Formats: sequence, C-alpha cells, structure tokens
Amino acid sequence: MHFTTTEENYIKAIYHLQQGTGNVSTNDLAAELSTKPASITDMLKKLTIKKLLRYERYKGVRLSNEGEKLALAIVRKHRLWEYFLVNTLEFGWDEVHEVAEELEHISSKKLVEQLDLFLGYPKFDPHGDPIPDSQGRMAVQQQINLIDLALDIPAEVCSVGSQSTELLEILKHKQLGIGTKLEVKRKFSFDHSIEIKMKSLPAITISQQLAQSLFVKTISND
Amino acid sequence: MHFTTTEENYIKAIYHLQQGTGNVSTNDLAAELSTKPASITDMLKKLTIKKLLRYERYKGVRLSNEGEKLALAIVRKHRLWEYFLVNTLEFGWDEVHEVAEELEHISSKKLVEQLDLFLGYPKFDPHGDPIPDSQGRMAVQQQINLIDLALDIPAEVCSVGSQSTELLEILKHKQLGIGTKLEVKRKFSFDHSIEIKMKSLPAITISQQLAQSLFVKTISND
DNA sequence: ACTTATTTTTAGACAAATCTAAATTTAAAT
DNA sequence: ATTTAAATTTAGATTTGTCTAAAAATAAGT
Repeated sequence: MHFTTTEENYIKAIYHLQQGTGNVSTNDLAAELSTKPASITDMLKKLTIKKLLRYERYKGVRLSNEGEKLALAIVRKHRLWEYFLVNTLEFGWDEVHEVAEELEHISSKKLVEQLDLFLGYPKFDPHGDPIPDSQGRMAVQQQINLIDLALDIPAEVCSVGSQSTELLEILKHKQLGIGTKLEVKRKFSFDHSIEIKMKSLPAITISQQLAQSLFVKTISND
Repeated sequence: MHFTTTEENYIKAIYHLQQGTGNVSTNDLAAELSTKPASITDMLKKLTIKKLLRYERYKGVRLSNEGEKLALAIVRKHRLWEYFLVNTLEFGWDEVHEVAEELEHISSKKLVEQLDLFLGYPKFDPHGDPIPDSQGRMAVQQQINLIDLALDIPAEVCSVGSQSTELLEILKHKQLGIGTKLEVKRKFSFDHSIEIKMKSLPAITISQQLAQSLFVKTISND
C-alpha cells in the first residue's frame, strides 16, 4: 500500500505524541502539524479507513500495529538520512533536520537498506536518537537529562531537546553542541541552575531551562 | 521561488522534448506525462504566469531562460543521484531511474553541492548522460550510435536508448549492458543487422533496431 | 477552396487536503 | 446538577491537479 507525504506526516506526528501514555488529542495534533483541528478530524477518518489507527470520535487516537510499523519505517529513514548527511556529506548536526524531513518520504525499500549497509548499520543518529533497524527494533538510550547528571561525572552531550532557533542560538553562544564533553561542578538549589566545566574553558553557569533541554551520556575518562 | 513536484515534472518533460528544434506540442507532452491534453493546457497557463515558459495558444511551448535553468537543476540532481546509487550504494545501472525520479525533487541546494563534492564531481551518469555542473554547463558526449561504429574499433557501451522492460530483457539475454566492451565485426546491408564480438564470448548478431538503441564510445585497446 | 480530420482549448466536474464558522460533545466549575 | 468553558466535529467553501465532453482552431485531402 502507498501513502502520501501528508499521510506519512500525520502518522509520524501521532507516533511522536503518543510516546508513553494515553491517546493523542486532536488539538495536540493540530499544534504539532500547524493545521486546524478540523483538518485533523478529516484526516483521522481517512487514516482509520486505511487501518493505520484506532480512532473514536471525541476520544482521541492511537496508532494500530500497521500504523506503528509505518511510523517506525519513516523514523528509520529520517534518522538514517540525518546520519548520512552529517557523516558522509559533512553537514552540521543542526542543519540536517529539514532536509531529512524531505528525504524520509522517498519510498524505495532497497534505497534504505543499501544506505544502512553503506553507513555501517549505525545505532544512533547525530542527535543521539536511536535508529530503528529494518524490523523496527531500536537500541535503548542510556541518555539522561543534564539536570540529573551527578557531580564530577564526565559526560558527553548527545541530544538536544528541540531544534528551535532560540535554543540553537544560546547553545552556539555558550559553545555547547552535540559531542561536547563536560562535567557538572555545582548545583544551586535556589534556581536549579548548574555550573558546568568543559575542557580548556572556564566553568560556566547554565539555567535550569537550558540544562533540561540537554541530554548526555556518561563517558569513561580517558 | 518554490515549485511543486508536478510542476517540476512538466518542466523536465518539456526540456527533454524540446531538445533540438521547434516548439513542444500539447499532445506530445500529454503522451510523455501520461495525462490528457486538457490537463496540459491548464498547467501550461499556470507555468506561463510563473514565467518558466513561453506559450501561445495552439502554437506549442518552449522553456524560458528561467525554465531551462530549472530543468538543468532537476536533470543535475537526477543524474547525480543515479551516480550515487550505482557507485556508492551498489545499485545496478538498470534499477536507479525510478528512485532518482523521486530524489530529484529534494530541494536542498546544499545537499546537491555536498553530494557532488562527495562523488568527486562526476561528468557522466551511469547511463552515459552528462551531468550538468552547478552552473548548468555539461560535457559534450562523444558517444556514437552503435550502428555507426566502424569495424574492428574497440568500444564500450555507455548509454542505452530507453529504459523499457522489453529493451532491458533482450539486453540481459544477450549479456549486453552499460560498460560492455565490444567490436563490430561485420555489417549486413540486407537488413542492417551487425555482428559484434565481446571478449571471451562467441560473436553474435544483433538487429538494426537493437544496435540503434545502444550508444558507445571508442576505447584505447589496452 | 471546401470539407474532413486532427489538435488544442474551454467549460464544468471531481478528489485531496485544507480552511472558516457553526454545531455538538465532553470536561470543569460553581 | 446546571451552567460555562474547552475541545471536537460537521458543513460548506477553496485550491491544486486532474478528468470528460463539447467547442474552437489548425492542418490535411481532394
């Protein structure tokens, strides 16, 4: 069966919003997709007929097994292309998202599998998110929020909470990015700001909000 | 300015049909794009407003400079992706066309330039067609039709006239393909069939029609 | 030159994906 | 429990790219 780019974007949005609990609401979907709730309702009906999701009026929606399979295939393509862009074509990790949004809709199965082979079956994309394999399985992330990192543990930034220009601006100014190695030196309970230390730079303080939008994994200190 | 995939396909079709002489007719375009003439007329009006072509009712159409620039950009992307698929992802030269038809519509400028750089600025795609550079310039092909190749001149198949299943079927059966090295041994004026010899295979005869759909370039015999 | 055939265009309709505005259902609040 | 507020759905309209059927323009044939 074949799906339009629009349909695939709906499926992907539902997948991201339903992570964890409960049903996804029409309003949340409208916000995520920058459309009006009325448009969401129309499309949900259509996708229900196509058996990609389970939807009851006024009660929200969840993906069916079919739908989840499709979502994972799209996420797989998105993250593989991001890996390709950064590691093969030397894009910066912060400039690949938009391009991958287009590439993820290329339909060829063989293309994806050959790309995966060429890249060496990577497990994580440049933002630290896990790449589903051809069966839809993916590695569990051992990332933790920077706000939760214990003192003096060497760690590496491997994921950022969003792609907003505002976040990217402050990260650039503070010289923080994917791959940055750091340790937390102090935590201030007054405002939950934390002091971090990066190699060969003076320690700096970052706000609770900023720390919460950074994810790190601990690294061996050698 | 941004164009839809459909608009780009119209521009590309006109580009291919207008090679050489005269204006492109509505009927020819309809055949090329597998749509009805009425649909062509509608779209031509739209693309005229967008200044991509010069169109007078009942008199056919030609691309404007703008339109030609766009066409070359699309052809460039198509052929670069074909090169990538064959040389990097190890596709066969006969299975890349469809995928490239999708990839050619990815819009990122940076993606194309980085891909070109990664591939080493190739001049010809896997079918032997020249790849336009970022300015739209391309190498002139020194390919000649197999029917015109002189006797006993070593040559290499570098292009095929179409992608039809029928052609691919007979090529496979005769063990002919892009890259095949051969010499013409005899020409029969009765039916214009020719006898060709490939290394380590007995000589075979091929029909005029088949010879006309193969293009070769001469090679030094070492 | 006049009739016939072909090509091209117009007119009106349709499906997909969206919107606005109004109606309906569910949830919240007193 | 009734009213008010919020979320969701319906109804009807719009845009894009397509279609069919009919009309108009051009080309061909005698």
